[in-house]
Amino acid sequence: MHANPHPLQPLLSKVRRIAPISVADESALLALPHRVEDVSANRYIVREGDIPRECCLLVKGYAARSKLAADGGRQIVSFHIAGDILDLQHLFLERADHSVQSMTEATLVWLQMAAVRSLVAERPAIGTAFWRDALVDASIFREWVLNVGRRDAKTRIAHMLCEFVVRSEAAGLGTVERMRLPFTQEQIGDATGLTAVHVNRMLRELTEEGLIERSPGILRVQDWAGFKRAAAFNAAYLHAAA
Amino acid sequence: MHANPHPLQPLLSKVRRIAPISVADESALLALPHRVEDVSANRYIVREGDIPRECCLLVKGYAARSKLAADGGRQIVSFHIAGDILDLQHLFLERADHSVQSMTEATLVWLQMAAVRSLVAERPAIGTAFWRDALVDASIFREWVLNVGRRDAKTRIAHMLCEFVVRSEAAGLGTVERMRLPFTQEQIGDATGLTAVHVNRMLRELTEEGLIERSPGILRVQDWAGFKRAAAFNAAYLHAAA
DNA sequence: CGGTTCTTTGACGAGATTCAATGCCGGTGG
DNA sequence: CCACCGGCATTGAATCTCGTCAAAGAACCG
Repeated sequence: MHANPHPLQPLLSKVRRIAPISVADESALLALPHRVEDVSANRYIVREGDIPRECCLLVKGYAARSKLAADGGRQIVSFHIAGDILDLQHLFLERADHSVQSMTEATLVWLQMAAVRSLVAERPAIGTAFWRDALVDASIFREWVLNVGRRDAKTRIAHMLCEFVVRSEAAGLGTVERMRLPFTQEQIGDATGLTAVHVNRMLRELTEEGLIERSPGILRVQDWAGFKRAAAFNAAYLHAAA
Repeated sequence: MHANPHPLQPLLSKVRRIAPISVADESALLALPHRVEDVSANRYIVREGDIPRECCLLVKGYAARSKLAADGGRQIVSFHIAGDILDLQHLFLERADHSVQSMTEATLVWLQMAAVRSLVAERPAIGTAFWRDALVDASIFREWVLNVGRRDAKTRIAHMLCEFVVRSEAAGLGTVERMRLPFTQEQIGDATGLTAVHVNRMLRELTEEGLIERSPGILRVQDWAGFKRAAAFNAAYLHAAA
């Protein structure tokens, strides 16, 4: 019941979900030098080609990573919710290979890269947790390759929504029965490799089949078992940590 | 000019390309307990759902990671060449979320997981190199999401071939002008989310355009600049380390 | 050499895109 | 308070890319 919870609290919760760490590790984590930034929707947080000097965490709101095709097409490669680590990879990779954008108003925490490097060097349990988080990220990317490569449009969209709902519920942002869904149909299309028009048609079908119900900004899954089936969704790839 | 080079030599070369490590680190790496295994083509190395107890490296030949869709469709999510780390991720993730298969006769080196864990704990430079390698892997997955999500068939296939040629050349397996290409058109389709029939048509077009020349098991890029253009290929995502 | 796998090609069909128009909703200013 | 505006959702019609089915030819292997 803090009036001002520590800004790194969402990160701590996430790390705890990934792997247990000691009290000393927790203190060290919370002692990281950081600065908090509020951003509005649709702002660039990292731009492809940048050489970031700080690491970024998302403590409130929603964000997405995306890449641009030569023809101007956009592909969202992952979405992120409160507590997610947005670009720890720049600890070890110099240049950003993709962009990160806020999808809603969001609160970020920027960490000094050097401080994070020391932290993971001196506190192996934290290093392991971060590494593991990066591996789960990679697993999600693999699932997305499968999703856009081999599933038809309806399954693809349902799968992406399933993942969103499961991860959001794990982060305590709502329930499967009622979840905030802050994506436009165009953004869902960018994440699934489809056009907004076709996303609309497939969402209509999923709705008509009684699997989901939609109202602006809200997704209600009416039939979770059926929806997972329609999505060919198996949460194993999330490694129970996202 | 060893008659019997050390079986971990390809891994050492790879680690050196990722990040410089000390002589002591190199010795520690080569001292890892390991066992060598030769496998024939199309064998499972890791199966989705397994709980691997060893880590696997590819020191000779070619391999691919793949996932299955509910309808039986297969999606290759990455291919691997000599020197690649095939599944270091099981250091920190218990259950395999995808399969790994040999694509040709191949030589594997299996490392005891516990020994690798100690190594990365005690030798941070090696840990960093492995972590960085995992991050480059993830970057490649993101590019593949873009590739199958937003590029048309011809560009998609060309891009996949560009990546293959660049990585193979970096590993010293040939040149852009002449490279072993041990994939069937069906496998190229599985990697790009297309059917073998359509892969064939697009390869014919790329050939007719004078960009590439094909003979069984061999790819010759006739016009590297033009081919990269046709592929919308920009090697930045490889982070000069794959 | 005979069988198997891989490649190649054609005809046809399906799923997704494109183009275009309409409606809806929230915000803003007169 | 309401008219206007811009972004988003929705729908239909035409089109196109890619998939499916089928068959024949080429390369590889024992």
